[in-house]
Amino acid sequence: MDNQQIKDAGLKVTRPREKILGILERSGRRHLSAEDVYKELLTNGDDIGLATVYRVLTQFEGAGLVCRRHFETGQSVFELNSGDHHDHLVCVRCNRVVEFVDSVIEERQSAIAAQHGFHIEDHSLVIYGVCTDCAVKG
Amino acid sequence: MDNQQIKDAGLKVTRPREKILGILERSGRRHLSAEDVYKELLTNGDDIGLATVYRVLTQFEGAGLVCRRHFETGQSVFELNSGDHHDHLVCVRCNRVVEFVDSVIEERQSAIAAQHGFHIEDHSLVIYGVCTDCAVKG
DNA sequence: TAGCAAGATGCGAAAGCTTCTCAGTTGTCT
DNA sequence: AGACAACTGAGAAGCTTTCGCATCTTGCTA
Repeated sequence: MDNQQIKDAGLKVTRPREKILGILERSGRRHLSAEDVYKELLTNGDDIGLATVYRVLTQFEGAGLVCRRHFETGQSVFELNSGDHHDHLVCVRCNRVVEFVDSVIEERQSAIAAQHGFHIEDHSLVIYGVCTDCAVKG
Repeated sequence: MDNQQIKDAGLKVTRPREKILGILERSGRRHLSAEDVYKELLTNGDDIGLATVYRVLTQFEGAGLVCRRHFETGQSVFELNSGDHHDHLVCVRCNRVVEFVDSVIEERQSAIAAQHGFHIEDHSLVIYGVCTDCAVKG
């Protein structure tokens, strides 16, 4: 199960790695910052350093287990890699994140890159707005 | 001319502000980091502090004179606000930036936001890839 | 199952970008 | 010119993220 994913990544199965992966899997929110993960660990009584959280998340990223996103909040957020690419809608009030995929946009992006002689490696589309809940609250 | 833009922003016309605006206007590159602007000032013999550069750029941003972008490089880059919205293609090798606009993508974005009950405030689409020049260089 | 070497960890220090503080300076308005 | 608010420079400080290193674990081997 969990452990296998860690092994497959060529990493030793250690308590920090198991715990961190568990938090990412069980968290209600799909997008957590390193700080979020760290605080969750502390809450659970796990004595794991922040540096380790960063190290582990970076290794998981390298192994393709998680994706790192840079929204405009100043800190990176991490999410479990579901395998399928998707973009994000972020609420500027409550930071809620909604994922979406749109094939039309994907196609246009490829076309535009090709048009400018670029070989796409990655792309990031983030729409910032106010979600229904926050709009209602005024 | 320049000065008027600064006045219109409700700011006093000072040497740092004139110089910084001038650099943004005259720079060959459209996207400069605060550090880039600062170095340019030093080169020109202007004794302006980095803190001032950040302050001024932030004020210009607030006034709508410049736009701040957060690419995945870890630092913000600033560009003169041309008024019309556009997205970016960034070369991951040489950091070259190409701007583009695509109405199809714009439309799809609005549709997607509406579909999820979001009121769009802003959005950022960045395509990362390798540009022709860098691809040739291997 | 004991022992070992490579790999992980935790802590504090440090780096990199950006903002803040504050005393001194400058622009603007009269 | 004078007064006052706004602005600046320099360094300190804040934040997120990474590094260095002594210590501890994991996973393999005998």
